Amino acid sequence: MPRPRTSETAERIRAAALELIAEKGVQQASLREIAERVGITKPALYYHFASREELLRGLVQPLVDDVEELLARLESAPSHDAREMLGAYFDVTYRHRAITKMVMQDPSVLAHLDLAAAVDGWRRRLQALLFGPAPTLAQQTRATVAVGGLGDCTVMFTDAPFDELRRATLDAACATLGR
Amino acid sequence: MPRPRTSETAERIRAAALELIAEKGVQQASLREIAERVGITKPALYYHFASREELLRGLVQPLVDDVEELLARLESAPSHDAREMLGAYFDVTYRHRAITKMVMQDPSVLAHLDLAAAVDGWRRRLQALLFGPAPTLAQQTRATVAVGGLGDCTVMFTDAPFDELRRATLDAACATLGR
DNA sequence: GTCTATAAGCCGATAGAC
DNA sequence: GTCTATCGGCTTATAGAC
Repeated sequence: MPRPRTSETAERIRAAALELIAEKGVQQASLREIAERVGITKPALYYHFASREELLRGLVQPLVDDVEELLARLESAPSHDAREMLGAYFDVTYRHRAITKMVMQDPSVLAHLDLAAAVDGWRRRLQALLFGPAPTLAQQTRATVAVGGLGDCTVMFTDAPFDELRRATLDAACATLGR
Repeated sequence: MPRPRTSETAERIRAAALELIAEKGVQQASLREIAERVGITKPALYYHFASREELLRGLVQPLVDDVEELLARLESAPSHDAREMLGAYFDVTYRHRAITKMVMQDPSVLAHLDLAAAVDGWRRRLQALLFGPAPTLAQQTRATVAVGGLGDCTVMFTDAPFDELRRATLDAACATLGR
């Protein structure tokens, strides 16, 4: 058996943190409560994570990496249609929907992790992919409603089957764009 | 001069709290900093507000009251079309956009004020007004994207002229609904 | 109405034993 | 890897003088 890249305890800490954050919000999820849920003491957390910030960053990073990769891919091949692009974006947010939910329920966590500018950039880059580099206000609102609503649906309808939710969400988002 | 219903200092405290919340988020705006901005000490706040929770509740209540009144009015006269209803909802959120922004940037404040159920009810009642009492998933996603996006636009495009923003936002929301 | 002083508690983080 | 014990700092909130 190969040595694990990430320790099992660290994984359990991440899982407990995500659980607690989903229940109470980021700011309300203290290291004390996370440790309690894992069944260890608070100082033991510090053996696995240098700080609370590092723990949070580790949670958010997979989503950040996947969105950045997706946007880079779409920008390098600018021939895609809107439904295809929004579908790929939906898939990424759905795959990381626990983190998506956390970020949407408290966007201020992004500022604390110095990610606010990056995420603001996502919105701008998606707008550019949909409507070009200088969208009108009418186009900006359409993009905002479509992309924001896509995230809302990912987080809100957790009981719906994936395929059905994906189709319904993309239908709504594409209707918003007038496509 | 009649005795004021609300003291001037209490108003200045509310204004300073909203300012600070807009800058740093709800949880990060402490009573110490609010008092500092008003130019008084922290215990002096407690002469005007019994607790931090009462101060926050006072900030949110005008939005809550206006939305409840709007929904009751729409439900008592169910003959309105979608654009008219969404327009009225846009006007309310825009009039209270400072508080709307606060709630959207940290929805967890609603849970702390026991308002989460009420706001969840708003979504359900708006869906019922738009699509009847038992909407399909496709209709639920359309309503979610339209209503959520409307709030996003209220908060995001603060520099746009009201009339232009209102028209663009309602165009986008109505396109989402397929109307 | 506002002040000084302080209580009581939670937070993130660290020291050092085992 | 996990523990006990603790530090410094922040929070909401109160007591009591002026």
